[in-house]
Amino acid sequence: MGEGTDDEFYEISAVSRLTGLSTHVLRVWEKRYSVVEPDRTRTKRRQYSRKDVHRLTTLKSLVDHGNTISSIANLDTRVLEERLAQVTQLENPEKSYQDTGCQVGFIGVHARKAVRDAADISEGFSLIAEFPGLDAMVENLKPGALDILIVEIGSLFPEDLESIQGGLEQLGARKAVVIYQFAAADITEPGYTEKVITLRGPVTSAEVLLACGANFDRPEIPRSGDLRDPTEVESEIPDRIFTPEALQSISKLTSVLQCECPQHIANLISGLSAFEEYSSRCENLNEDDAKLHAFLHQETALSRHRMEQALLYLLEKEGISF
DNA sequence: ATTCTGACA
DNA sequence: TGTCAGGA
Repeated sequence: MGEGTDDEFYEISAVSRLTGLSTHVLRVWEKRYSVVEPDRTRTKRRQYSRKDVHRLTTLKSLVDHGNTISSIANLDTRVLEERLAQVTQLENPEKSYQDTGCQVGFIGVHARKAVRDAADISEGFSLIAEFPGLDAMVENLKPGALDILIVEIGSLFPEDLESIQGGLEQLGARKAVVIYQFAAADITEPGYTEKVITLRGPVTSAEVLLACGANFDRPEIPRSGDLRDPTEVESEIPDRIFTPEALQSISKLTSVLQCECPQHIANLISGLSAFEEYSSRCENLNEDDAKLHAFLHQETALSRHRMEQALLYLLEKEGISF
Protein backbone atom coordinates (compact mmCIF):
# COMPACT_ATOMS: atom_id res chain seq x y z
CA MET A 1 0.00 0.00 0.00
CA GLY A 2 2.78 2.35 0.84
CA GLU A 3 5.22 1.56 -1.85
CA GLY A 4 4.21 -0.78 -4.66
CA THR A 5 5.42 -0.14 -8.18
CA ASP A 6 8.76 1.38 -9.01
CA ASP A 7 8.66 3.28 -12.24
CA GLU A 8 12.02 4.88 -11.68
CA PHE A 9 15.36 3.45 -12.64
CA TYR A 10 18.94 4.46 -12.21
CA GLU A 11 21.69 4.09 -14.73
CA ILE A 12 25.06 2.93 -13.63
CA SER A 13 26.64 6.34 -13.09
CA ALA A 14 23.76 7.37 -10.86
CA VAL A 15 24.08 4.16 -8.87
CA SER A 16 27.79 4.78 -8.56
CA ARG A 17 27.11 8.21 -7.09
CA LEU A 18 24.45 6.94 -4.74
CA THR A 19 26.36 3.93 -3.46
CA GLY A 20 29.93 5.14 -3.61
CA LEU A 21 30.90 2.06 -5.62
CA SER A 22 32.75 2.58 -8.87
CA THR A 23 31.03 1.58 -12.07
CA HIS A 24 33.58 -1.13 -12.52
CA VAL A 25 33.00 -2.58 -9.12
CA LEU A 26 29.30 -2.57 -9.84
CA ARG A 27 29.85 -4.54 -13.02
CA VAL A 28 32.36 -6.92 -11.51
CA TRP A 29 30.25 -7.68 -8.47
CA GLU A 30 27.40 -8.45 -10.77
CA LYS A 31 29.45 -10.63 -13.06
CA ARG A 32 31.28 -12.55 -10.34
CA TYR A 33 28.70 -12.80 -7.59
CA SER A 34 25.37 -11.75 -9.11
CA VAL A 35 24.86 -9.37 -6.22
CA VAL A 36 22.14 -7.72 -8.27
CA GLU A 37 20.71 -8.46 -11.70
CA PRO A 38 19.42 -5.18 -13.03
CA ASP A 39 17.08 -5.09 -15.99
CA ARG A 40 18.58 -4.05 -19.28
CA THR A 41 17.45 -1.68 -21.94
CA ARG A 42 17.27 -2.93 -25.46
CA THR A 43 20.84 -1.71 -25.91
CA LYS A 44 22.05 -3.68 -22.90
CA ARG A 45 22.34 -0.74 -20.52
CA ARG A 46 21.74 -1.58 -16.89
CA GLN A 47 18.57 -0.26 -15.29
CA TYR A 48 18.98 -0.46 -11.54
CA SER A 49 15.89 -0.46 -9.40
CA ARG A 50 15.56 1.17 -6.01
CA LYS A 51 15.89 -2.22 -4.40
CA ASP A 52 19.12 -2.84 -6.27
CA VAL A 53 20.52 0.44 -5.01
CA HIS A 54 19.47 -0.37 -1.49
CA ARG A 55 21.04 -3.79 -1.56
CA LEU A 56 24.24 -2.40 -3.00
CA THR A 57 24.56 0.30 -0.35
CA THR A 58 24.17 -2.22 2.45
CA LEU A 59 26.67 -4.53 0.78
CA LYS A 60 29.09 -1.64 0.50
CA SER A 61 28.64 -0.73 4.16
CA LEU A 62 29.33 -4.28 5.19
CA VAL A 63 32.45 -4.40 3.03
CA ASP A 64 33.56 -1.12 4.58
CA HIS A 65 33.16 -2.79 7.94
CA GLY A 66 35.68 -5.45 7.01
CA ASN A 67 33.57 -8.12 5.36
CA THR A 68 34.68 -9.77 2.17
CA ILE A 69 32.35 -9.29 -0.75
CA SER A 70 32.64 -12.95 -1.67
CA SER A 71 31.50 -13.95 1.81
CA ILE A 72 28.32 -11.88 1.78
CA ALA A 73 27.48 -11.52 -1.88
CA ASN A 74 24.69 -14.06 -2.09
CA LEU A 75 23.10 -13.42 1.27
CA ASP A 76 19.54 -12.21 1.32
CA THR A 77 19.06 -8.49 1.66
CA ARG A 78 17.19 -9.05 4.90
CA VAL A 79 20.08 -10.76 6.62
CA LEU A 80 22.49 -8.19 5.23
CA GLU A 81 20.46 -5.50 6.92
CA GLU A 82 20.44 -7.43 10.17
CA ARG A 83 24.18 -7.92 10.11
CA LEU A 84 24.76 -4.27 9.45
CA ALA A 85 22.41 -3.29 12.25
CA GLN A 86 24.40 -5.49 14.63
CA VAL A 87 27.72 -4.11 13.49
CA THR A 88 26.69 -0.47 13.74
CA GLN A 89 25.14 -1.07 17.12
CA LEU A 90 28.31 -2.64 18.48
CA GLU A 91 30.26 0.36 17.29
CA ASN A 92 28.18 3.07 18.90
CA PRO A 93 25.64 1.66 21.32
CA GLU A 94 24.47 5.03 22.64
CA LYS A 95 23.25 6.16 19.29
CA SER A 96 21.39 2.99 18.54
CA TYR A 97 17.85 4.31 18.61
CA GLN A 98 18.78 7.04 16.18
CA ASP A 99 19.96 4.65 13.54
CA THR A 100 17.63 1.77 14.19
CA GLY A 101 14.30 3.40 14.59
CA CYS A 102 13.95 5.84 11.75
CA GLN A 103 10.84 4.85 9.87
CA VAL A 104 9.86 7.61 7.52
CA GLY A 105 6.61 8.48 5.80
CA PHE A 106 6.38 10.87 2.90
CA ILE A 107 3.66 13.02 1.41
CA GLY A 108 4.43 14.98 -1.72
CA VAL A 109 5.53 14.96 -5.31
CA HIS A 110 8.54 17.10 -6.19
CA ALA A 111 10.68 16.00 -3.29
CA ARG A 112 9.86 12.33 -3.75
CA LYS A 113 13.04 11.49 -5.56
CA ALA A 114 15.19 13.26 -2.99
CA VAL A 115 13.44 11.42 -0.17
CA ARG A 116 13.72 8.05 -1.88
CA ASP A 117 17.37 8.62 -2.63
CA ALA A 118 17.93 9.62 0.97
CA ALA A 119 16.43 6.30 2.00
CA ASP A 120 18.64 4.46 -0.46
CA ILE A 121 21.78 6.20 0.70
CA SER A 122 21.35 5.93 4.43
CA GLU A 123 20.96 2.91 6.61
CA GLY A 124 18.39 3.26 9.31
CA PHE A 125 16.43 5.70 7.22
CA SER A 126 13.72 3.61 5.66
CA LEU A 127 10.86 5.00 3.69
CA ILE A 128 7.94 2.82 4.66
CA ALA A 129 4.95 4.81 3.50
CA GLU A 130 3.98 7.23 0.77
CA PHE A 131 0.53 8.73 0.64
CA PRO A 132 -1.17 11.44 -1.39
CA GLY A 133 -2.28 13.34 1.68
CA LEU A 134 -2.10 13.61 5.42
CA ASP A 135 -5.60 12.23 5.93
CA ALA A 136 -4.86 9.10 3.94
CA MET A 137 -1.70 8.55 5.88
CA VAL A 138 -3.38 8.93 9.26
CA GLU A 139 -6.12 6.53 8.18
CA ASN A 140 -3.88 3.81 6.83
CA LEU A 141 -1.05 3.82 9.31
CA LYS A 142 -1.30 2.59 12.81
CA PRO A 143 0.02 4.84 15.55
CA GLY A 144 3.70 4.37 16.25
CA ALA A 145 4.52 3.08 12.79
CA LEU A 146 6.32 6.26 11.89
CA ASP A 147 9.19 8.08 13.50
CA ILE A 148 9.41 10.92 11.07
CA LEU A 149 6.81 12.43 8.81
CA ILE A 150 7.97 14.32 5.75
CA VAL A 151 5.40 16.61 4.19
CA GLU A 152 5.83 18.63 1.07
CA ILE A 153 3.58 21.63 0.64
CA GLY A 154 3.63 24.44 -1.90
CA SER A 155 2.76 27.29 0.37
CA LEU A 156 2.92 27.03 4.10
CA PHE A 157 0.53 28.80 6.46
CA PRO A 158 0.08 28.57 10.21
CA GLU A 159 -3.05 26.48 9.75
CA ASP A 160 -1.06 23.99 7.70
CA LEU A 161 1.47 23.67 10.47
CA GLU A 162 -1.34 23.05 12.89
CA SER A 163 -2.83 20.21 10.88
CA ILE A 164 0.60 18.70 10.41
CA GLN A 165 1.14 18.95 14.12
CA GLY A 166 -2.20 17.21 14.61
CA GLY A 167 -1.32 14.45 12.17
CA LEU A 168 1.99 14.04 13.93
CA GLU A 169 0.25 13.32 17.19
CA GLN A 170 -2.25 10.90 15.67
CA LEU A 171 0.57 9.02 14.02
CA GLY A 172 2.65 9.06 17.15
CA ALA A 173 5.65 10.24 15.17
CA ARG A 174 8.70 11.91 16.68
CA LYS A 175 8.85 14.86 14.39
CA ALA A 176 7.88 16.27 11.04
CA VAL A 177 9.97 17.74 8.27
CA VAL A 178 8.02 20.18 6.16
CA ILE A 179 9.31 21.05 2.72
CA TYR A 180 7.76 24.24 1.46
CA GLN A 181 8.15 26.64 -1.42
CA PHE A 182 6.76 29.76 0.16
CA ALA A 183 5.87 30.70 3.67
CA ALA A 184 5.68 33.66 5.95
CA ALA A 185 9.18 34.11 7.33
CA ASP A 186 8.29 33.87 10.99
CA ILE A 187 6.62 30.47 10.81
CA THR A 188 9.76 28.89 9.35
CA GLU A 189 11.73 30.00 12.38
CA PRO A 190 13.37 26.94 13.98
CA GLY A 191 11.38 26.95 17.19
CA TYR A 192 8.06 28.10 15.81
CA THR A 193 6.38 24.73 16.05
CA GLU A 194 7.70 22.07 18.33
CA LYS A 195 8.66 18.84 16.57
CA VAL A 196 8.36 20.46 13.16
CA ILE A 197 11.36 21.37 11.06
CA THR A 198 10.85 23.47 7.96
CA LEU A 199 12.94 23.18 4.86
CA ARG A 200 12.76 25.36 1.81
CA GLY A 201 12.34 23.40 -1.41
CA PRO A 202 13.68 22.17 -3.68
CA VAL A 203 15.65 19.91 -1.41
CA THR A 204 18.49 17.49 -1.99
CA SER A 205 18.63 14.03 -0.45
CA ALA A 206 21.47 15.24 1.76
CA GLU A 207 19.30 18.04 3.13
CA VAL A 208 16.51 15.60 3.85
CA LEU A 209 18.86 13.36 5.75
CA LEU A 210 20.26 16.26 7.68
CA ALA A 211 16.84 17.52 8.66
CA CYS A 212 15.73 14.06 9.73
CA GLY A 213 18.87 13.21 11.62
CA ALA A 214 19.47 16.36 13.56
CA ASN A 215 17.27 18.92 15.20
CA PHE A 216 19.95 21.46 14.56
CA ASP A 217 19.08 24.74 13.03
CA ARG A 218 20.29 25.86 9.69
CA PRO A 219 21.01 29.27 8.22
CA GLU A 220 17.97 31.52 8.11
CA ILE A 221 16.44 33.28 5.19
CA PRO A 222 17.06 37.01 4.98
CA ARG A 223 14.16 39.40 5.56
CA SER A 224 12.93 41.91 3.08
CA GLY A 225 13.10 45.58 3.93
CA ASP A 226 10.32 48.10 3.45
CA LEU A 227 7.97 47.77 0.53
CA ARG A 228 6.82 50.24 -2.02
CA ASP A 229 3.30 51.10 -2.99
CA PRO A 230 1.89 48.55 -5.36
CA THR A 231 0.92 49.48 -8.87
CA GLU A 232 -2.67 49.07 -9.87
CA VAL A 233 -3.74 45.66 -10.99
CA GLU A 234 -4.74 46.00 -14.60
CA SER A 235 -4.36 42.73 -16.47
CA GLU A 236 -6.13 39.42 -16.34
CA ILE A 237 -4.55 36.44 -14.67
CA PRO A 238 -3.55 34.00 -17.42
CA ASP A 239 -4.52 30.36 -17.00
CA ARG A 240 -1.88 27.76 -16.36
CA ILE A 241 -0.60 26.01 -19.44
CA PHE A 242 1.22 23.14 -17.74
CA THR A 243 -0.28 20.97 -15.05
CA PRO A 244 1.85 20.20 -12.01
CA GLU A 245 2.11 16.62 -13.26
CA ALA A 246 3.38 17.74 -16.63
CA LEU A 247 6.00 19.92 -14.99
CA GLN A 248 7.02 17.04 -12.82
CA SER A 249 7.58 14.74 -15.77
CA ILE A 250 9.43 17.44 -17.67
CA SER A 251 11.78 17.89 -14.77
CA LYS A 252 12.65 14.21 -15.05
CA LEU A 253 13.56 14.41 -18.73
CA THR A 254 16.99 15.75 -18.08
CA SER A 255 18.98 12.70 -19.09
CA VAL A 256 17.56 12.75 -22.60
CA LEU A 257 18.68 16.25 -23.42
CA GLN A 258 22.01 17.95 -23.76
CA CYS A 259 21.25 20.56 -21.13
CA GLU A 260 19.05 20.68 -18.09
CA CYS A 261 17.26 23.85 -19.06
CA PRO A 262 13.80 22.28 -19.42
CA GLN A 263 14.18 20.85 -15.94
CA HIS A 264 15.20 24.18 -14.47
CA ILE A 265 12.43 26.06 -16.21
CA ALA A 266 9.87 23.49 -15.11
CA ASN A 267 11.07 23.94 -11.55
CA LEU A 268 10.85 27.69 -11.86
CA ILE A 269 7.28 27.43 -13.11
CA SER A 270 6.40 25.13 -10.24
CA GLY A 271 7.84 27.64 -7.85
CA LEU A 272 6.07 30.58 -9.44
CA SER A 273 2.79 28.69 -9.38
CA ALA A 274 3.22 27.92 -5.74
CA PHE A 275 3.87 31.57 -5.03
CA GLU A 276 0.79 32.50 -7.05
CA GLU A 277 -1.32 30.41 -4.77
CA TYR A 278 0.42 31.80 -1.76
CA SER A 279 -0.07 35.42 -2.75
CA SER A 280 -3.70 34.89 -3.65
CA ARG A 281 -4.29 33.37 -0.25
CA CYS A 282 -2.61 36.38 1.33
CA GLU A 283 -4.84 38.56 -0.76
CA ASN A 284 -7.88 37.19 1.03
CA LEU A 285 -6.23 36.98 4.39
CA ASN A 286 -4.99 40.50 5.00
CA GLU A 287 -7.48 43.31 4.46
CA ASP A 288 -4.91 46.08 4.46
CA ASP A 289 -2.39 44.38 2.24
CA ALA A 290 -4.91 42.96 -0.18
CA LYS A 291 -3.93 45.41 -2.87
CA LEU A 292 -0.25 44.67 -2.50
CA HIS A 293 -0.84 40.96 -2.68
CA ALA A 294 -3.13 41.28 -5.64
CA PHE A 295 -0.31 43.07 -7.35
CA LEU A 296 2.19 40.40 -6.39
CA HIS A 297 -0.25 37.74 -7.49
CA GLN A 298 -0.65 39.31 -10.88
CA GLU A 299 3.02 39.91 -11.47
CA THR A 300 3.83 36.38 -10.48
CA ALA A 301 1.18 34.98 -12.79
CA LEU A 302 2.55 37.04 -15.65
CA SER A 303 6.06 35.82 -14.95
CA ARG A 304 4.81 32.29 -14.73
CA HIS A 305 3.01 32.68 -18.02
CA ARG A 306 6.12 34.03 -19.61
CA MET A 307 8.20 31.09 -18.42
CA GLU A 308 5.53 28.73 -19.68
CA GLN A 309 5.90 30.28 -23.12
CA ALA A 310 9.63 29.77 -22.88
CA LEU A 311 9.15 26.16 -21.92
CA LEU A 312 6.67 25.57 -24.72
CA TYR A 313 9.16 26.95 -27.18
CA LEU A 314 11.99 24.90 -25.76
CA LEU A 315 9.98 21.68 -25.79
CA GLU A 316 8.94 22.27 -29.35
CA LYS A 317 12.48 23.00 -30.41
CA GLU A 318 13.72 19.81 -28.75
CA GLY A 319 10.91 17.85 -30.34
CA ILE A 320 9.23 16.83 -27.11
CA SER A 321 5.50 16.45 -26.95
CA PHE A 322 3.04 15.63 -24.21
C1' DA B 1 28.82 11.28 -24.25
C1' DT B 2 28.12 7.19 -21.87
C1' DT B 3 28.04 2.49 -21.25
C1' DC B 4 29.25 -2.38 -22.56
C1' DT B 5 32.33 -6.55 -22.49
C1' DG B 6 36.50 -8.69 -21.91
C1' DA B 7 41.52 -9.01 -20.98
C1' DC B 8 45.04 -8.00 -18.00
C1' DA B 9 47.95 -5.96 -14.25
C1' DT C 1 40.04 -3.05 -7.87
C1' DG C 2 41.66 -0.25 -11.57
C1' DT C 3 42.83 0.41 -16.43
C1' DC C 4 42.72 -0.20 -21.36
C1' DA C 5 40.78 -1.39 -25.84
C1' DG C 6 37.18 -1.44 -29.24
C1' DG C 7 32.33 -1.31 -30.08
C1' DA C 8 27.42 -0.10 -29.65
